[in-house]
Amino acid sequence: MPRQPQKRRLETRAKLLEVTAELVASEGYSGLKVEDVVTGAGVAKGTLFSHFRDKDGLLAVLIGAEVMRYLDEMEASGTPDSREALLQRLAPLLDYIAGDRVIFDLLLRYSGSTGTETDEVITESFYRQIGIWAGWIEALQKSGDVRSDCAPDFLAEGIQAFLNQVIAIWFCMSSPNTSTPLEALRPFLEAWLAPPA
Amino acid sequence: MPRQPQKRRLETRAKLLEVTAELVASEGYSGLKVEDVVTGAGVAKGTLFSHFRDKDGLLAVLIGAEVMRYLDEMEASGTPDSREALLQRLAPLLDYIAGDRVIFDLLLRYSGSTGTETDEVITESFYRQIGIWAGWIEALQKSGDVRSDCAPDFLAEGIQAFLNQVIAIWFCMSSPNTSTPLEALRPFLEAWLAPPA
DNA sequence: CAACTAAATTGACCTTGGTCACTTTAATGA
DNA sequence: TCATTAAAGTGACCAAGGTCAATTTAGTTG
Repeated sequence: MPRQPQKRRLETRAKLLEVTAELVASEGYSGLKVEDVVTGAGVAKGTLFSHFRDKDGLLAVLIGAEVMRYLDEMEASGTPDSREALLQRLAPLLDYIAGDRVIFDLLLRYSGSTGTETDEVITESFYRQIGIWAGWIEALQKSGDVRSDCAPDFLAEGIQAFLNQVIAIWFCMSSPNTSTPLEALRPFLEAWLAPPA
Repeated sequence: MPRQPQKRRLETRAKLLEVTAELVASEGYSGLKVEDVVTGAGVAKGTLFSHFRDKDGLLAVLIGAEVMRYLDEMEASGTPDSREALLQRLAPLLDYIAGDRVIFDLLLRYSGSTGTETDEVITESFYRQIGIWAGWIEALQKSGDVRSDCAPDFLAEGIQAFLNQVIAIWFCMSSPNTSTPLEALRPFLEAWLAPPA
């Protein structure tokens, strides 16, 4: 039977995450090297991989935490009072995800996972996100701003789908393009959420 | 001024693709190694990378061609006469993409790209796919089976979004799960395409 | 405290995708 | 025909993520 993790282990893990966060802040996600992380943290490479399944697993913890912060923000701002207000609430998270391919790819891979890893914050964040949106939708259904022929959770999943779609397209248009992802998202949300005329 | 590619080059390219296809057929996409491809084709590693930008670029040619075959099939089967029939037309392609994570990831990365590479079949396939679906939708709008308040192209893009969504979720549920991607897609298509009651 | 055991860490080593200065091959022209 | 030149191909080499048998550290027990 496994014992509790020792204090040293927790410290090492924290140090690894701290150094990673610093490097990401200065170099961005794409330039991050495992070598630099372990050097900065003063541990051997093997140690990192005993704490995290792989490089993505390490990043998933950071990105999951960041997404959680955006969700806190969403919850704090209360229920939107219109479809347009709902769209605006998505903007910060959308910008964050659209800001770096690495973030998008990682979220797409981990999101909705059944969470085999106990500590996957990122999995938790996925369900929380759907839950928050579903809550908003439920309120908007009552006020008649959103169609009532579908369950809130289902409509929330649809939002997720459109969000991923516009970001994927966004990345494919390499050059600084006309519209932002948020603008691209608006017509989809309208068509998806608006009640029948 | 660049000359025409020589016969030898075309043969080398064809041989590389042929060997890759064989290896993929026997080992699957995930197990494919560049080393094995060049060994099998009897060329040096550098040659492969002078023909294809990277490993993904090589796979993109094969996968693009395969997707094209599915699109041929779709077009050959004619315009569906109901939303349910439309859903059924998507099944083969859906199964193909859901069959291997590598395919899905690659399509998601290349799809919708503005096609900087001239020979990206996969980019072409993306637009063709949307076009085919838009054609179907237009016909179904006329018969009243699909909502008419949105442009066919727009609705087709939405289908793409839902298709990606259900496949992403499908991959996250590692264990052989209850419903197929097609079943998961049905409610989304219904809610997206059905005309107002 | 010394012996014992499991947790934690180490770093040499491996794998594999990708690069590039250099060699070989084939088309062109005097 | 032979020199010239660009295309095609080569393979030693690199980068960077990931592995694992061996080693150190910390908690436990007699």
